[in-house]
Amino acid sequence: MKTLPGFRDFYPEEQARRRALFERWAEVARAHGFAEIDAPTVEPLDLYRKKSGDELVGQLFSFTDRGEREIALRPELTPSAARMVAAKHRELRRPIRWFSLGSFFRLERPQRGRSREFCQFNCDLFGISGAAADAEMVGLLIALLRAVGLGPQDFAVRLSDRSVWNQFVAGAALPEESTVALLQAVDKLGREPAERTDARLLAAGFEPERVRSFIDEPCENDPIFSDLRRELDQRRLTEFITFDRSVVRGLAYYTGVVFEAFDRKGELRAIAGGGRYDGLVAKISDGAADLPAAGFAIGDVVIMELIEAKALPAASIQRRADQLLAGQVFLVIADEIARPHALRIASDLRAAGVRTDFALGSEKVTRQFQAAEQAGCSLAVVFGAEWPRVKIKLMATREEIEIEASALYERIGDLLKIRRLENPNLQ
RNA sequence: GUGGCCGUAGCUCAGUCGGUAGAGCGCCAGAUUGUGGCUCUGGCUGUCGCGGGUUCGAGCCCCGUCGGUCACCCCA
Repeated sequence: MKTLPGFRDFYPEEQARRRALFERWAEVARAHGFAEIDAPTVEPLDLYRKKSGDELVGQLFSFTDRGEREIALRPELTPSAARMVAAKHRELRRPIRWFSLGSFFRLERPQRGRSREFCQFNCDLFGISGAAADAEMVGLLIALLRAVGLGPQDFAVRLSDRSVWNQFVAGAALPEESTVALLQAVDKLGREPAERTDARLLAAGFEPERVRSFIDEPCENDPIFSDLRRELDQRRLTEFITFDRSVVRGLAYYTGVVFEAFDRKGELRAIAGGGRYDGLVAKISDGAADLPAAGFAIGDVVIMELIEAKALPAASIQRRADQLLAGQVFLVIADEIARPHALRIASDLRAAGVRTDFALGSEKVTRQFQAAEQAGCSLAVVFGAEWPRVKIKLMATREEIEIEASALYERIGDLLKIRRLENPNLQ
């Protein structure tokens, strides 16, 4: 039996890296005033229909339950979060800043950077609009990426605003669908052959040349961006930002600023994406609540590729992952007579939160030291016929200290503490 | 849904002209009867994805099929 296509198993090493990544992200989000939420993994299909229309249903894992309800595995968090906000918007202190981490599902053909179940770290800010709020979200995204060891040479945030295109079409008397078609064509620029994009543009009533030169023209001084530019500049984020009119994001519900983070080498899919979606809460709640909102999501798949491609041995994420996997103390039972003593001490150490391991069956001493080594333990304690005396071995230096068992806890505590002081990243 | 590439040991892969299957890593044992990383010695592991065809003979050639992967499509 294998996993279903597009689903993944995570063995300890990789899972430790993911866990380290997620913990780091949560710390950064909390530092920005965001609180964690979660929502059901399974939702009514209508939650997604309402937001984006029927055409997305084909990409959802959906089914009908025994009560004839149409159900979908969630493809993203935003609609659920919008519902949560709408339901309690009168009692929630504003601005509402939420983050969450969870699994999402899309029924697509799996390929590089895309699987059918993936994790997303999602951040949303409700109840406030304007450049300050937009900059806060872009700033949080940048902080999250920097926190995993990426710098301005590794990634950039491409940023635009849908108003740019609303103004572009304002002069022409064109039907609503033309704007939608225009945005879709712009979104596909660089992903499809030029002739095809041109054909789309012509069909929608636009001259390809005009659209292209509009995109190519430098736009960081466009008055639309002036407030946002100032906010970002004050946050010292300019080096991470590229203003780029070709960024529109795929879906129709964005109403203002839109942005995506991508790797500088341009080898991977977008790392993260988001924007302002002021109409969504009203739409989800049928007008019961109407709050401005902006948010983004970072998937785990592309970012893990990027981290692993960088392969920085000193990266804080790898250090934390190693720490999550490593043991601390290994009890070597050199003589089975001493096993009951070792077991009692193991229980005490474990109760005190010390990561403690020992051989479950009779094993040669050599084998036990190998296990201690492989588990990454910094201390081994040898229990043998000389009980109640035991030997503590410092694995790093091979130094041995023989002491009375009664002094063991204190001594281990000291040794682990010393190690902590020497290297705060290990304990 | 469409197309390219790939399926050989637990893993990564080699396998020449078609002649009965190999390396490295890992694992196990020993050198070392109470001491780990290195070294050395020995050992285990195969439905060559599956089915059919060609052939005296197929891992290799042909057809089909399944799986993986990358790309297209789509991308919240």
